[in-house]
Amino acid sequence: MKNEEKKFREYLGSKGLKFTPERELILREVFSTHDHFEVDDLFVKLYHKNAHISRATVYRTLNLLVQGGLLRQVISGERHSHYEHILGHRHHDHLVCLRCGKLIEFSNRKIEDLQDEVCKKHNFEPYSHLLQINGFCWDCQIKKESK
Amino acid sequence: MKNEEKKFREYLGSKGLKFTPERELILREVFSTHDHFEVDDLFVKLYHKNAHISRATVYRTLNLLVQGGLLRQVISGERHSHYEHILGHRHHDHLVCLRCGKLIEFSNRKIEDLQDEVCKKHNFEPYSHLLQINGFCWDCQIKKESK
DNA sequence: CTTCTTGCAAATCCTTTGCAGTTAC
DNA sequence: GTAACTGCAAAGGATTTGCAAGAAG
Repeated sequence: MKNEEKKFREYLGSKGLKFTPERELILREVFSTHDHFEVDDLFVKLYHKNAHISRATVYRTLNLLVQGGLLRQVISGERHSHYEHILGHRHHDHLVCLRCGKLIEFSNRKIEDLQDEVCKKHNFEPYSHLLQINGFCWDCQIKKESK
Repeated sequence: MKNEEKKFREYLGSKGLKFTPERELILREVFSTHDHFEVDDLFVKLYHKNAHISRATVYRTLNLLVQGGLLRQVISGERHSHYEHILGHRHHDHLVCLRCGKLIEFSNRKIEDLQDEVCKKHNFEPYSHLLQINGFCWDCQIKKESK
C-alpha cells in the first residue's frame, strides 16, 4: 500500500471515518502527479476517467486530506483554492514571468533560514510560506527590448 | 490637496473618469488610517458615518484605487479581499495567522538581497515579489494548546 | 444495524454586472 | 449634452450544507 494511502487510512480510522471508493479514487488522482492543482481540474480529470464523483464529495475529501496532513492549501491571488502535496514533496518557490507565464522553481536554504528567524522575532509559529517573484525571464527580456 | 487625492484625480483624469463625491468619501475613509482593511468593514464604517454608498460602488472604487496604484490587494488565506496602502507606505511582507487572520508586517533587507541573488542566478529580471508566511500568532498558539 | 457517506439541489459568501435614472465635466 | 456614475437587484463563481437514500465497518 502506498505511503499516502496508509496515512489517509490511519487518519480516517483515528476519527472513526470510512475509507470509501470515492475517497480512494480522489486520493489516487491527487497523488498521481507532483503538481499543484485546483479543485475543479481535479473534478474534471476524475470525471473524464469515468469517476463521476460529485463536487461536494471532492471538496469534502480535500478538506479531509488537509486535516490529515497529506495536502496543504497554497494561497494564491486567485479566488479559488490551490493545493499541493505535503507528503513526498520537497519545498520550492517560484519565479513567475509576467510576459510568457513561465514558472521557474528554485529553493534557497538561506532565505528559509531568515524566514524562520523573522518568525522567531515575532513569536510566530510558521506553518507554510509562499514566496513568489514576478518579473521577466531571460527570453522575454530580449523580446521586450527588440519589440 | 492631499497626496492621495492628487494621485487619484490624476489617474481618473488620464482615463477620462470622474472624481465623484462617492469616490471622494471612499478615498478619505481608506486613507484615514494606515491599516489594512477589508471591503465590508469599509462599507460599514462609511455607512455609520452617514455615507450610504452601495457595496457595488465601494467595490468599483477599490478596483480603481488598485489600478491607479494607490492600493494593493493583500493575499490572505481568507475568502474575502484585504487591501493596504501603497502611497506613503514602505515595502513589507506579511505573517498571516491561520487561526485569527491577523496580519503582522515585517521587512528584512537580507531576504530581499538573497532574492535578487536568486534572480541573477536565473537571468531573471525581478519586478515585484510576494512573500507571505502562514502560521500561528502568539495569542493563537496559546489558545490552540488550551483548547 | 448503526453511523458515516454520497449526490443533489439549495444556500452561502464575496464580488461583479445589467439596467435605468442621475451627475460630473 | 453626453459619457460616465450610481444604486439596486439579479447574476456569478467557489464552496458548504441539509436531506434522504445507500454503503462501510
